[in-house]
Amino acid sequence: MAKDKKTKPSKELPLGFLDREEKVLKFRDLIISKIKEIMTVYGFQYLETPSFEYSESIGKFLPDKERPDEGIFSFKDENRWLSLRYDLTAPLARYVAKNFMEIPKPFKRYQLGTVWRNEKPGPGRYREFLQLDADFVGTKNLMADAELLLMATEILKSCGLKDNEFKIKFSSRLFLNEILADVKDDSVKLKVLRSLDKIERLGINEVKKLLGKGRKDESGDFTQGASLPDKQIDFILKQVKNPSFINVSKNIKGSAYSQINEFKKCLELFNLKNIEFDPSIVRGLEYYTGIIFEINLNFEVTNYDGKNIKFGSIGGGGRYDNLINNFGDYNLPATGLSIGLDRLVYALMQKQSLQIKENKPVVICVFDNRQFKEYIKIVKLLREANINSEIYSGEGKLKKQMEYANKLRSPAVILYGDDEIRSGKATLKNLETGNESSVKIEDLPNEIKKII
RNA sequence: GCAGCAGUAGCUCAGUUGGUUAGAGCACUAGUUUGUGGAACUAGGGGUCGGUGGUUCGAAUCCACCCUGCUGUACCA
Repeated sequence: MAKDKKTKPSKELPLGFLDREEKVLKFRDLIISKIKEIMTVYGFQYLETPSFEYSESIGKFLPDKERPDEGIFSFKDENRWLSLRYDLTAPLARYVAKNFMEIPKPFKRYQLGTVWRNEKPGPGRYREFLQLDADFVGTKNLMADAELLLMATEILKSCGLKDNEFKIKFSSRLFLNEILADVKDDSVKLKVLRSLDKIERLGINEVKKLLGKGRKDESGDFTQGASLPDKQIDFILKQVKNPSFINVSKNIKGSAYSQINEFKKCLELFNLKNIEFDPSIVRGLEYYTGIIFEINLNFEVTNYDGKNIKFGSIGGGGRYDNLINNFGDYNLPATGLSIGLDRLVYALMQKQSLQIKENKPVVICVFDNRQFKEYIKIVKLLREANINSEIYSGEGKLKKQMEYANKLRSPAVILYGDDEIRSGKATLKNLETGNESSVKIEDLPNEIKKII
């Protein structure tokens, strides 16, 4: 043990990383098991790809920079840059390109995996988190996009949510392009798209400022706006906030109009409810090409201090018809859905929409190491009866052992000391009520089952 | 990145206009109870007061710089 405190290693976690404990993990496991069932029923193949990929395979981050770590975690291995994946879609594209000849097309696969982002974390957002990804590769049919949403609905319902507790919104990249046809400058166009993406969080008035001269945030910091003329701002916001406008506008009766209508028909065929057209959703700017969507929860979520937090979406996705072509001329249009499982778990735990059993072990107390044979006999008997149980594994006295069991939230302890051994009956103590009873060893399983 | 706020015990925090040896609650350890947890009581351990430098007889307290965190914002495939 080093005495110099400066040599002690830090016990702090890196910014944006988290220890996940049993309560959360059990909840997450339950949700995952439901997801897996649904995926299988829908005919998706299970896939796992590695955490690391060559940097150039999964992003636009070229490793000729000093370090390609803008937003992602990377390091140089021998001569090539490797990066931790930041989503599961980019590795899918790589996988499909690599295995193009072998896989069936359309290719439907789902994947559960941790992804990493090297960015500033926010409330409820971390730099390491678990994602679910389900994709159709090799079809332009919008029935696929609609089926993804049906599946998302089924997942949320299997997690105990009711229809009115979540909402799915969709739009089309084409629609936004048509609205912004008059914005010729690409960098301004990007700025406008980013601003529109913030309507949900900041509200329409603040976004109006972002489209115009700019806006001050809560801390007083100023953000430069897109500097559009008022007339143009009004036009854009009107289009975005009044979806019915799409049905009467002459200006935007183009491909976006027919695409959205076609998609609506698909949704109707699946009889999907609580899904609505919302042109203000934008999603990632880089690779989406058509229909895009977003899943939002409709109930309040609080942080550790009990304050409401703006939870944002728990998932989304859309069509990315060109992504796989980056690897060659594959002509594989695709569409996918991603759900942030940690965030879903966090919200659902507050909602308590699913019940988790505790299942802590019954503790067999150790009076005398020479009697271990007896304790082993008991623990075997209990475990065979499928009762979670353990022999106290420390060195403390009985008081210590009781404190241990109590802290563990064990349902009961078994006392089998000299007195009990003489009579051949163990003392079973219910830790919730404090009641003790004298039980023959062979009856312990049945008596314990009455307690737990 | 930019901006605002904040760093005192494992955790949550108090600490007067700068003044002895820096406090509380919870948690921890031991005991009251050598075979009995939760409650109570008693005692105990635990601090470079984020760091460095400065002002001062004297700094947790004032000043400068740095570091870290929180919140907002920007970026986000």
